[in-house]
Amino acid sequence: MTTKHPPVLVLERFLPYRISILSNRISGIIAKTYKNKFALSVNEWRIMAMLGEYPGASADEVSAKIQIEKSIVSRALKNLLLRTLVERVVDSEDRRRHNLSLSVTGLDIYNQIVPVSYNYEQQLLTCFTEKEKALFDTLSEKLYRHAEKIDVKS
Amino acid sequence: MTTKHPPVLVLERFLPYRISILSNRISGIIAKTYKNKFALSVNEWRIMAMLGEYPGASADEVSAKIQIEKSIVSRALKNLLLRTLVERVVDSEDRRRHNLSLSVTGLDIYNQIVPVSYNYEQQLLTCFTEKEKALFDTLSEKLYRHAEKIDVKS
DNA sequence: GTATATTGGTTGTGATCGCAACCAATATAG
DNA sequence: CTATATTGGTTGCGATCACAACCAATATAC
Repeated sequence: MTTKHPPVLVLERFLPYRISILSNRISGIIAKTYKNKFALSVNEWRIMAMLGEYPGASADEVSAKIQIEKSIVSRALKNLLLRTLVERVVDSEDRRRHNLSLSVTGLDIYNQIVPVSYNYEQQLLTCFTEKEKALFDTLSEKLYRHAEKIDVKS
Repeated sequence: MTTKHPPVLVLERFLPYRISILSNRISGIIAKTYKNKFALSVNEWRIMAMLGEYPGASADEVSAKIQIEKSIVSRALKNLLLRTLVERVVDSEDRRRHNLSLSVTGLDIYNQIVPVSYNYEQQLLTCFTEKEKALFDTLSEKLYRHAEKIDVKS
């Protein structure tokens, strides 16, 4: 790694790169907790979190909301059902549809994870003042919404 | 998806989740461009970007800096070498080490991608005022550095 | 010197991903 | 009604990932 060129693109300053690394760092850390203490992958946990928030959701709704490919959701659900963390009933009006919800055990685990997650979030935010927290929240949400609409003109 | 419970954890407000989705959105969009126009995966592009910035880096340095598992770097390099986008020479002082750099073709592609990337970044940032851009830059960098040090006390 | 540890890099392998093909139930067109 | 399209969900399969085992070159211990 010789001395640095007159650089054309500085990776670390490049927004998509920085966000990606940031995301990996942040998710990577809690992912371990989910895995070690509850034997859940991030995807599995997110599905549970979604069902904690929206009981009765369908697999498709889960997939759309938390942005996980439906095949992945399908396979993750297979596990969660096997472990009876999640329950599913065929919808009475539309027999294609399965209504999903946390089981009693699932809810129990959910209730254990939520405070751990919040606690972790707090730890992350200790680098900010109260004002900065609010600012970051606003700005990241703005970008979050903007990125949803954007489409590359390539 | 019935009416919403008194929710215990609101996913979309949860920092790790939001950052993760944001990252997927942002990376997903340019990833397509890299792939369609240059037949490069994000990892391959990042390696090239790293080498554009730090010619002469070793595979290990690349791996450490851009946070990609060394086996993945190794296999990605195999491709890039095959396509002669990257060159590698055995270090004269330490024959274990390979010094990597962009080839002429690699540099050419690099020079094509860089403006596209910057342009995309600009598009992303159009949702911010100048002041907000600066703020977001500062705050995200702060968090970026903080997340590096943090370790879950799980 | 030889024995052991470390470092740079590759490879084997099981798990996960992501796309497309598919099946069954429902909705729409005629 | 039948024919076709759409929707909710699963499955097949090649590509990619992540971890560990490994090899070769160098550094360290003795």
